[in-house]
Amino acid sequence: MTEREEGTCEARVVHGTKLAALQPMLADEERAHVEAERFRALGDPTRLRILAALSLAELCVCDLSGLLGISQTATSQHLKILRTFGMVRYRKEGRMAFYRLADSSLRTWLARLHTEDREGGVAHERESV
Amino acid sequence: MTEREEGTCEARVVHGTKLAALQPMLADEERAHVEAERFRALGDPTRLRILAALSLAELCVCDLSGLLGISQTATSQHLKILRTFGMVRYRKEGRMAFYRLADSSLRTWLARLHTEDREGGVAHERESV
DNA sequence: CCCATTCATGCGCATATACGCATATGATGT
DNA sequence: ACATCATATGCGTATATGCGCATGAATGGG
Repeated sequence: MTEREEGTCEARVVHGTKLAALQPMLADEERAHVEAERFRALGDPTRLRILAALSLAELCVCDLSGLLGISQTATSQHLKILRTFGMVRYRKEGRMAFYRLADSSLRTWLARLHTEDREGGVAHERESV
Repeated sequence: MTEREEGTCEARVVHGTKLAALQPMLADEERAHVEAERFRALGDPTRLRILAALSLAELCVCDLSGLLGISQTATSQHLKILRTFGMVRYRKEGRMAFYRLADSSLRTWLARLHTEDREGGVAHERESV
């Protein structure tokens, strides 16, 4: 929101033309917002563990709760968030709700996360000036 | 943390054996925590836009600030977070700091994000029971 | 040396998030 | 109908996060 201050840094001129062709996410704040929300949905250890569990089997809330050692309330609330972003689906059977990953692409993607083990992924190296 | 309540839901028995072979992230809370932190780093629209800009060119803080219309302070703080998770690197030239994406895998991965346009990604379908 | 420029950082505040408690909803059994 | 179980949700609170303000640190020009 802040207006560009009147500094003299003109480095941008170097890449002026390139920057003229801005990518969608750079120009479209709304797009960036939506995208960021989805990363945020994955930005919680408990939710990642829920997804990890669901990548193995379809499970009811009660199972997830017991498996991960978190309260039913917390489990339910996390599942709501994962539902909101279309990451899980569920099926009601009697009074139970069986959750599963929403689609196979999410499943394989999570599988990579599991086995990747800190190498060859999407940005692992630590700072190095 | 909450102890498993003494309900009677025994659905877990169904998948008992499968669940015995838990994936790392499910069992290893620490691992899940680390992984979640990195998603969180991407879970902010401004940081995504910074990465989008850096996927086009190496830029100094001043440029980023002006380009995205955010304060120098905010820019610097976001860059610190991205540095912490090894997503960007920088090079000092005089009083300026030129930032770039840390590695090519992050770059191509971001490129996919840009063009994917809500289809074929990692979990797009909205809730459907 | 003095001062402007560029970037980084400590602090404070407004807002967001995670989770527990209590409770609502809906299904199942007696 | 009533009690019980599985799940969902409103609310309060502790903590985390984003960002502005003020300032520090480093560089370079006069």
